[in-house]
Amino acid sequence: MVQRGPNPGSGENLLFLTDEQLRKGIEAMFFAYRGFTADPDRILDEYGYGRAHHRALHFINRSHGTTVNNLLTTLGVTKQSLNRVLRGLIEDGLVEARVGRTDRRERNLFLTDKGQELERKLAEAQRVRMRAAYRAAGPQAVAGFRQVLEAMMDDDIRQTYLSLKDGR
Amino acid sequence: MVQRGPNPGSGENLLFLTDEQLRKGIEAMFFAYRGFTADPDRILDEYGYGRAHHRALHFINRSHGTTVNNLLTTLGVTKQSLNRVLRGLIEDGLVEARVGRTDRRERNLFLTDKGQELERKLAEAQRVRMRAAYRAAGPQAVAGFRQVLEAMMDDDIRQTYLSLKDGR
DNA sequence: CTTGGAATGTCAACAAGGCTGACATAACAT
DNA sequence: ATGTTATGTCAGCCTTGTTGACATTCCAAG
Repeated sequence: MVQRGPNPGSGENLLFLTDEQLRKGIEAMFFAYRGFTADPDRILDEYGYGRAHHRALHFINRSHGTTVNNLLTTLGVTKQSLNRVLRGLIEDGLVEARVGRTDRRERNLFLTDKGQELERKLAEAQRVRMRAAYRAAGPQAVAGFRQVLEAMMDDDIRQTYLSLKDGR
Repeated sequence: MVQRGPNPGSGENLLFLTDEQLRKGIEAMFFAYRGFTADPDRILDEYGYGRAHHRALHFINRSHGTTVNNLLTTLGVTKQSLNRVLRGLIEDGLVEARVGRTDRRERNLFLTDKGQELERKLAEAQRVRMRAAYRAAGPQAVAGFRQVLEAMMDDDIRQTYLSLKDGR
């Protein structure tokens, strides 16, 4: 019952975890995810790409030189599905696939300048919204936001997420 | 340096809102949403349904007797897309579409017993995960979670969300 | 050196679930 | 009587996921 937080509504009533409260959280996730993807989606549309391209660009940018297999497991799709997306990005000169140095079977993936340009554009659009949401909610809310999201992930995915967490 | 919260990292440093921090939030959303949908997806698979069916069942259950048009705007899809899903659910006897009493052009949508059964199963699977995440993160985190999600929605969607917020 | 297996790429086929456009019907509203 | 609204439906297209099959390349173990 003891509640020190500055946050009205954050108190002991949430400990009940009624189905009603859980349902609100579920709907919030659904609607927020729509907002989360809306801005990049508009940009992607202009370029004739989809969300799958965005995800690929994001994680290649995130981990320069990552392999196809790494990307596969991070994204949670099949190689065929990823390959189609990747092929498009390579053909359009946004992504470069270099033969691995140590293991020449592998392909190390990099963004070209053109690829970085689009990635930055997409990321910035998404960050604008996140930034606004973070500012509106405040730092304590942001900490809670991330705690809950983290707890919501599958265990193995959480490992992937954490290993990327403070990466280069 | 002052840190009162139970949470190292939840303090004033988050006010900086670096691109790095925003990126972590973005990735958390991506991975968490996968977890969020994973359990219902497995159940839906057994029934030969997809996420679209889940969403329809959820919001029909949410607002008994809602019209097709209402559902359309809530879900943010076209009537053709919704109709395909709805047709399947009606054929399989999970949803009933009754001609409107006041306006006979409208169809009021209801879950049958069978529909309610599946909806409960899906909702419970999703709630189990939410409940676990909420418990792990704590009530204050949950409040923050919802604040950020709410701030992340499109303005018009937020209206829809809020109008649904405290039930009919 | 040969062979097994791993990493990757590619082809084909399919399905879900979005979309647009066009058209039909019924019912309300003026 | 006419126009508008709500709904349904058909057709066609796209993205993005799936499985299965098969080829290539190349490392590594024997």
